[in-house]
Amino acid sequence: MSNNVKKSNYHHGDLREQLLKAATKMIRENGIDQLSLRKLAGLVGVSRTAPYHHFKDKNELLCAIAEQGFRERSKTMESQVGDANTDSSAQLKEYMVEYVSFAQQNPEIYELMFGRTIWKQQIDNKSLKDSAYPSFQHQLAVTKKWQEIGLLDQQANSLRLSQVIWGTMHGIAKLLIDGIYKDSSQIEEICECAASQFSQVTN
Amino acid sequence: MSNNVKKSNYHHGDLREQLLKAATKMIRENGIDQLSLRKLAGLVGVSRTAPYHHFKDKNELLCAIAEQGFRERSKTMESQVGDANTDSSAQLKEYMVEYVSFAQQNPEIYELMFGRTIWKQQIDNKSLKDSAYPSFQHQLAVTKKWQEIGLLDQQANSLRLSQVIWGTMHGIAKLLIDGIYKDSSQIEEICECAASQFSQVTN
DNA sequence: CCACCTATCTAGACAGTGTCTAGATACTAG
DNA sequence: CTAGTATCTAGACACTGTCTAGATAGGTGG
Repeated sequence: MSNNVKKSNYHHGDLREQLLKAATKMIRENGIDQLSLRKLAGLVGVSRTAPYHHFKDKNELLCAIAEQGFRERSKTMESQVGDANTDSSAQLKEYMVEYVSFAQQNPEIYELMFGRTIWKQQIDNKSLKDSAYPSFQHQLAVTKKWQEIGLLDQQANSLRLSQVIWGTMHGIAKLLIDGIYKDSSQIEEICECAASQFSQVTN
Repeated sequence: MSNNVKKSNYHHGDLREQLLKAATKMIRENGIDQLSLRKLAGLVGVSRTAPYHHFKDKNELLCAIAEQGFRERSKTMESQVGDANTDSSAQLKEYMVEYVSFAQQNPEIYELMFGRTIWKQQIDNKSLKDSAYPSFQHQLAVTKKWQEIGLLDQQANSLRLSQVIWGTMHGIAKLLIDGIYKDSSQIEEICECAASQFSQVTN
């Protein structure tokens, strides 16, 4: 295998990438459990068993899609520098709104990234874990920063507080995208309420 | 059909009840997506198609199990009168611990009750909705009560605050039972931290 | 008491699914 | 050019949910 081109034109070309792309599209449009490896193969134009030369099984495909999601999300988060013009209390709310909105706009990918499908079985997928780690780490770092400037409770253990805040956002997101909170126009109001509970500065 | 006995001994007896019972057991032990109507039928000792005379399809079976869960949960909640000996701040924590522990001890049933499996598709199942309603209503009532006694933020809109607190508990519960928060011994600490964020009384 | 009706149950079939095996193909390195 | 290996295909197996048609048996009206 040449070292400059990872996968030169070979038989089909870069089947792995095309499978990932098509699968992501299918999941976005029809949901995770509507994804079938056979339909996927048919769509891409290869035999039913071809995907098995690029992914051990269906689960590994799903993990790869989640991984992709984590990497994109990390990039988004890094570029999210707090706007110095808005006061920190509003930043907290915006932070939550952004999180929940991401989930709402990418419900199936979000479920894949943070849902039971992948995490329930104790996975031995270093690549996935590595890609997911920054998301968790970022949440903790932001919490610490906001504790330092007095926006968040300085008495609280940072890890615990980080887990609670993430839990809150995750819970609201899941209740929304799973269809229990029906009216998604409430995101702003709910996050406003949530942020004001955690905020230590009187607004 | 006689009016005193809903379903007298008939062919098999009360197949519907036995199906529900066995299905619940299977779900508890092997998870929702391991439940197969055919295996279930085999276990109960009837043909594969027999269950279809009691449930329109698999989804209706799952709804019935969730419904059962909601009814049991309602009973538990009603009997949960706050212990007058503990201060109200501790009550809030206990409330959250109890909720998350319920989820942790009944992860698959919890997923069924509050997860995407059932709610994602917009259901037209009045019976299920009716059984679920008290849980939602109870959460709101408790929030209002605690606002009145000054434990929770009196400025906040009760419905929104109720949604946020439920979101927090739901989020923590899901992160735990879906395997993202690995160490379930942290429940106490996380809930303690969460409760102290919402509590207005200095502990 | 008997015939009928209808609730209940069964067997068979169909179209899906994930994944294993064996074999064909085509590129690549020696 | 040959051998090896990555890639792809076809076939098969054991599952799945659910539809159809037919059997059975309990309750009910005459």
